[in-house]
Amino acid sequence: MVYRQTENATKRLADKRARILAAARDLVADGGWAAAQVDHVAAKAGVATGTVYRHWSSKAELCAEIVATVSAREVGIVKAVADADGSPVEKLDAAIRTFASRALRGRRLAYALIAEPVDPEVETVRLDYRAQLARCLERILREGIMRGAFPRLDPAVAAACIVGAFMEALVGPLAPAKGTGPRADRHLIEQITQFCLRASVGMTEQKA
Amino acid sequence: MVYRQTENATKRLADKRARILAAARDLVADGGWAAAQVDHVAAKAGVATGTVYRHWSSKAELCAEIVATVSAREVGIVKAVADADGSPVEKLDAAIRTFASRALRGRRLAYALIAEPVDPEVETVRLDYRAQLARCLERILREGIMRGAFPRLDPAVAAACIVGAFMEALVGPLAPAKGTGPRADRHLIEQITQFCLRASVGMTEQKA
DNA sequence: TCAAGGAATGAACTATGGTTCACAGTTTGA
DNA sequence: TCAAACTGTGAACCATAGTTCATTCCTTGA
Repeated sequence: MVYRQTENATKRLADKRARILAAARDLVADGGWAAAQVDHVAAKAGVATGTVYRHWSSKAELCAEIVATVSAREVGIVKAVADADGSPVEKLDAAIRTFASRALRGRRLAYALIAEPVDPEVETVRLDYRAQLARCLERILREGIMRGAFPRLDPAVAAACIVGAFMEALVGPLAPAKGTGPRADRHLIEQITQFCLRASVGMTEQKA
Repeated sequence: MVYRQTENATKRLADKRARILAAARDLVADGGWAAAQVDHVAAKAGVATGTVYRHWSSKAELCAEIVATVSAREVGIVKAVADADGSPVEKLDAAIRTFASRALRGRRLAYALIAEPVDPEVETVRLDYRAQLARCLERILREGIMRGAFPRLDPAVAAACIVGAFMEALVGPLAPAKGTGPRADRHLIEQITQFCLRASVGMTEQKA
C-alpha cells in the first residue's frame, strides 16, 4: 500500500540519468556547449524537457557534471603518469604525449572542457580541471628542477605555458583542420611534445 | 534648400561614432564581451540605444570593429619587430616580450581579443588576428630554421604553441591573479619569454 | 485489481538582450 | 524664418533558450 522504491526502480532511474548525461556529453562533444540546449539533450536522450530537471536542478549543474566526470578521468590518467617511476624528463614526455593523444581523439570535447568559456558555475569546475592538470605538470617540473635536470624556471608559469601550448596547438582555432588523419595527428603530437620538452629541459634530441 | 552634409556635421557624426566605439571598447576591457550590451554601451557613451544602430547595423559589427581596431595596432607592432634587423633569436625574443608586456597592460581586453569566444561574426575577425600573430612568429621561426639557429621544428605548430603559451600564462585563467604589481609582471614576462625561447632555440642563457 | 504516490510530460511561462520604428529634435540652404 | 532632410530617442517588439507545473502515466504492495 505504501509506495517504496524497489531496487529495480532505482536502477531505472539511474539509467535514465546516465542516458541523459551521455546524450549531453555527446552533444557537447561535437557542437560545444552551444549545442547542448536542454531541449536537444532531452530529445537526444529520448525524454521530455522537464525530465532533465528531475535529475539536475539547472542546466548549469548538468554541464558541471559533464565537466567533472570527463575531466576526472583525464586528470587521473595524467596523474598516474606523473606518479609513475622514471626520470622527470621521461615523465613530462609521457604526460604531454598521453594527454595530447587522448585530446586528439575528441577534439571538440577537449576544447569545450579546457578552453571554451561557459557560464560561471561550469567555469568554476572547468577551471579546477585546468588547474589540476597544470599542477600535475608543475609537480614533475619541480622534481626536475630539484634534481638539476631542468633549468631554474618558474614551475607555475611553465606549467601554464605547457597547458596553453598544447591546448592551442591541439584543439584551439589555430590547430590544423579536423580530419587530417592519423599520420598528421602523430606529427602534431610529436611536435608539441618536443616543443614543450625543449622549453622545459633546454634541449632534446629529435625523435622522429 | 537641399540638405547637404557640411564638414562640421560629418565631424560631429564621426565623433559620436568614435565615442560609442570607445565606450564599447572600455566595457569589453573590463568586463569582457558579456559587459558590452548595447544598452550599456549606449548609456556609457551618453546616447540612446537606437543611436548605436545608426552607426552599425548590428551589435556583431560593432564588436567586430573593436577587435579589428585594437588588434590591427597590436599586430602592427609585432610585425614591425619581426621585420626589424637582428638575428632570429633576438627578433623572437623581442616579439614575445613586446606582445606580453602590452597584453599585461590590459589583461581583460587581451583575453577578450585572443581567447574569449563570441558570436561567429566576431569570431572570424578575432581568428584572423590570432592567425596573423601566429604568422608573424612563424616567419621568424622559418628564418631561424633556415639559418640553422633553430632546430628543425614545424614552424606552424610551434607558432601555435607560442601563442597558446603566452595567452594562457598571461591572460588565461591560470594566470596569476590581477593586481600583482609591476615586479610580478616583469617576472612573468621574463619567464614566458624564456620558456618560448628555450622551446624554439633549444637553449638559452638565464637573463634574470 | 486497485489505490497511493513517485516519475514523465511538454506546453506555457519567463528572463535576457538584440533590434526596430514612429516620432521629436536639429541642421542646412534659401 | 521655413521646409526639407538628417539624426536621436527609447519604449515596444521579437527571438532564443532556460525553467515551471498541472496533468497524465507507471510502479508498488496489498
